Formats: sequence, C-alpha cells, structure tokens
Amino acid sequence: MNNWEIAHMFDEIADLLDILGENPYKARAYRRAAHKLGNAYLDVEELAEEGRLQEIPGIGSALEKKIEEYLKTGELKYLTQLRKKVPTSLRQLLLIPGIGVKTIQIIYQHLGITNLQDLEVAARKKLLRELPGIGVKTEQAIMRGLEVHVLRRRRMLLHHAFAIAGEIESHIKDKLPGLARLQIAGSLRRGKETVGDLDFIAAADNPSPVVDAFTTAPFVNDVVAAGEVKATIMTKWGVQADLLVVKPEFIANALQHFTGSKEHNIALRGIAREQGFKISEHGIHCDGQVTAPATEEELYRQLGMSYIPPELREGRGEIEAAQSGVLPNPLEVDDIKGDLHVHSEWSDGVNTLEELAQSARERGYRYLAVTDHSRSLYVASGLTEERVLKQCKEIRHLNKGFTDFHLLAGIEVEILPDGSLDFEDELLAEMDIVIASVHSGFNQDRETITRRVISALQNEHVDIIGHPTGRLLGRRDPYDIDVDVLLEVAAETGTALEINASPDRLDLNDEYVHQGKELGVRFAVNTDAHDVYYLDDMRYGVLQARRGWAERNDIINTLTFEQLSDWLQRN
DNA sequence: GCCGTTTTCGGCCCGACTGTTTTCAGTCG
Repeated sequence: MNNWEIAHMFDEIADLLDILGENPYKARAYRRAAHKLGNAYLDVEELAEEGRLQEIPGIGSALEKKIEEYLKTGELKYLTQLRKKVPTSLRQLLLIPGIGVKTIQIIYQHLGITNLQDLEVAARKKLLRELPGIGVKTEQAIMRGLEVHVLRRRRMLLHHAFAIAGEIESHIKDKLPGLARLQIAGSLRRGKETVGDLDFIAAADNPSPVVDAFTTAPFVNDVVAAGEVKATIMTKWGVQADLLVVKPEFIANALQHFTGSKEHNIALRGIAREQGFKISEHGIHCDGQVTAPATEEELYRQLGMSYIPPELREGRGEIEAAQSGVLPNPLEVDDIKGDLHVHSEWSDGVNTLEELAQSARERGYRYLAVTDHSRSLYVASGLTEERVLKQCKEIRHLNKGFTDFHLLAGIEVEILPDGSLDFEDELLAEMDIVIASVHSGFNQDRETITRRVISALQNEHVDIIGHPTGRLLGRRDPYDIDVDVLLEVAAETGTALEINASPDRLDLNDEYVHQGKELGVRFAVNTDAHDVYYLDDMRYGVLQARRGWAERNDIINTLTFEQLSDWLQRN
C-alpha cells in the first residue's frame, strides 16, 4: 500500500504547485506519476529494491529519489516545505466544479479563504462577485458547485474499496493464522458502485485477539470505538472500517445481516415474522429455540426461498422472485468470452495490437475488439479514415496467425453534437464492430442530447452505444439524456448498450440495466481499457450486470465468436 | 519534472465554451 500513500503525496504536491502558480508541467508530472502509482498493479517497494523505479513511465531520477526518500524515512521534505508556503486545505477547493487554480489564487489572496466553509460563507455574503475576474454568474456557479460537492464526497470507487479491504483482510489473516473466517460484508460485498465504509465479519470463539489485531493495525489512524466483539476504526486512507466478531456457528447469520441492504433485511425480517421466525445476526429464533444455519444458502432456504446473491439484495423485488423461484441466474465472470471495447496505441491507449491480443488470450478470451477513437476526438489522438483503414488491414493480417482467437477491427466513433457520426457509413460498413459514444457537448438539453444519441442508435452500422450516460463517478454527472427513451429505442433497433466496467464509469448503472433487461435490451460488458492491466476491470462490470439482474443471455460478449459474428451481421 | 531527440534543451493533447471582458482568461475534457 505504499503505492497509494506516495500517490496521495504526489497528488498533494501537484495541487500545491498549481496553487502556487509554479510550472504547470511540473505539477502535471507529479500528477501523472501519482496516477501511475495508484493503479495498484505495481509495487513501488519491490521496484525500489530492484532499482527499477525509473521503468515506470513518468518516474525519472527526481521522483525516484523522492520515492526512495519516503520509503526510507517515511517523509517527503519537499512536501513539508510546500505545506509551509500555502495552506494545504486550499486543495479542497479544487474539488468544486467550476473552480480552478486561478480562482483559488484570487479568493485566497483577496479574501484569505482557505477552506470550503469559508468559501461558502463568502459566496452567501456575495463577496466573491466583487473580486477581479469573478462576476455574479461565476459566484452562482460556485454556489451550485458547492452543493454538488457536498452530495458526492466521502464515497470510494469500487477498485479502491476492494484494494483497501484486501489490505485490511490480509493484515488480520497474517496476524491470526488460526482465524476460522474473515469476510467482507456491506455494500462492497453487494458490489455497489461506490462504497462508504467497509464492513468485516470474523468468526472466532475468542473475539479479543481479532479486535486487537484490527484496532492496533499499522494502518489505523484512530480507534473510533472498540468493545468486546465490535470495533470501528478510521484508517490512514481516510476510510472507516467496522468489524464484528461472532461465534463460528453464527457466521452465516452475521454475514447475511451485515451484507444488507437495509431494505432487503427489513423485507426479509417481515417474511420471517409472517412465518413465526425472528432473524438477527445471532441466528433464527423460533418459540424460544435458536437455530443457526451453516450457510447463507441454508438460511434463505429455511425462510422458504432460493439463495439470493449479495448483488441482488437491494430490496428491488428479489425476495418475491426468490420465493417463487424466478430469480435470475446472474452473469458470471467466466461467462465472458471477450472484451468489445479497448484502445490501442493507435489512439490514446498504450499497447500494440499484438500486446492486446496476447493479454486477451491470456485471460482465456476468444475475441477482442480494438475500438480506437475517431478523428474528431483530438485530445485522444482520434484516427483519421486513412489510419482506420490501415489499422483494419493490420488486424486482418494479425488474425491469420490465430487459430482459436479473433481480433475484431472496430472503432469508437464520435456521436457529434448534431447527432451525426464522425465517419461516413461507407467506412463504418468496413468495420467488424462499431461503438458510438459521446465525448463532447455534455451540456446539451435533454431533448437535444436524447435525440442525438437516438440517431446514433438508429444508424444500421452502430452495434453498441458506449458508456451511454457519460457519467464519471464522483466527478461528472451523467448528461441529461432520457434513459427511458434510450432503452426503448435500443430494444427496438437491437443495438446493444454498454455496461462500461471501468470503476470510474460503471455506465449504464445497475438500475438501468435492470430496466433495460425487462424491455429485452442486449448489453455488452466492456472494460474500455487503455492499458492491458485494465482488462481486469471486467469483474466490476460483471458485478454491475449482476446487480442489474442480467443473465448470460442478456450479454452479447458471452456469445461464441461465431454467434457474435452472426449477431453483428444481423444488427 | 519527464522525455526524446534534428540528443542535454524545449516541448509537454488542443479546441470549445463561458464569463468577464473589450480582446482574453479560466476551466473542462
């Protein structure tokens, strides 16, 4: 976990450099390095020991020295110095949409504002509009930005939550090799798109060593509460974690209880009461007798229903479905036969076509669609028509070398603000697969942007709509598209909608997937990977698909290559 | 601060949009 600590510090350095008005490229270098380190697929400590830190792109000699300094001393002098020059709390203001470093400099210099609370007070007092370069509209935009920010804060993205939970889990298991069971519960176990805090359930006859291991771990910043069987800590990652220790015979009940959701549990308790039971984390009570099912499967069976996977426990009708035995058989990671949305070095990805094919084959995939950006997306080095055709040719050539695997020549074509596509139909007809996506003009009104995406859906060459609502979790709201209409038209045209597996997106979200499935919409679970490491994000997409009750038959990339080819021809 | 090179400096994704201006700065993606 040194990766993240260093990544956090580099991010802080970058922000402070920006606020101080230093060379923006220097700040960008720190930010890039932080991003690279944050991806958890590297271990800085290991690389440092081997003297290979500079092999990480974005780490040069200066940053290598800083990483080594931190690993050795636990401190970064450079950051300490920066913190003396400018209040680090100013960084908070960067989180407000509409505020950048220049605005921060102005309000800091003129009003001495250093945090969100002071900013809000100043905005309410209408002091901001008096500052140079800021008018009434900007002041109002800042007010709105503050409201949005409050709603968003303090929830983790799934990959962060899994990584931190894994860290905590392995620490306790290392400390207590005899521990019968330790399991993640809560919203993380349900695969919710963002996670507030982490819940752990442990099974042990003697709870105190488990609680001790938890509360005295090196990552604990603060012990919020600690009793005989329960504890709450604040970690140094700024994430709260709860632990409950139960007797081994009650593990299934405890796990069920603390997995939630609240709505699911309330409904479940209602059912139990109707049947003369009372359920809690301490077993099933009936006529003064307490029974403890050994597994969750048995628990649900005792309540007269089939097992409900955690991802479905949201109080959205799963209990009724489980009682009448019509619960879906949710999609599994192993059902996925290929990824239909990845980028190569031809646009803004980092890998060659060969590397992509190799990585896909290592994951047991039967096919992989290379879908680089189209020409209008300059920022991502979108491909010109000539480049697209050249790439197609190269892909066709590579395919000759495979017997049990296929690269599909695809494109992620821009849906332009007027609803037209970035390439002519003649070119799109050449492609094996076409994803159409929105990457610009997010602020169009509901009618305009809905019409815009619908016209892409209706293009006969478009197979999939990429990240259909355009949201970035915690950073950007979805554009104002009418998803109900989108789902209806997708069902009509047979165009698939993407379930983008990137933990930043998870777009479409679970509820829309559920809604679409009812209408007969097909989906594609894709990673949108720009680097082969991110092909592993597939599991987050599968979680969301499961949460949307999607089964294998709802997902086009569970098809065999031959079936997929048929589907692409027909649609 | 990184990195590649017409190789030890000079560029670093570039254009749209908005608001505050009066010709441009700031923010965003």
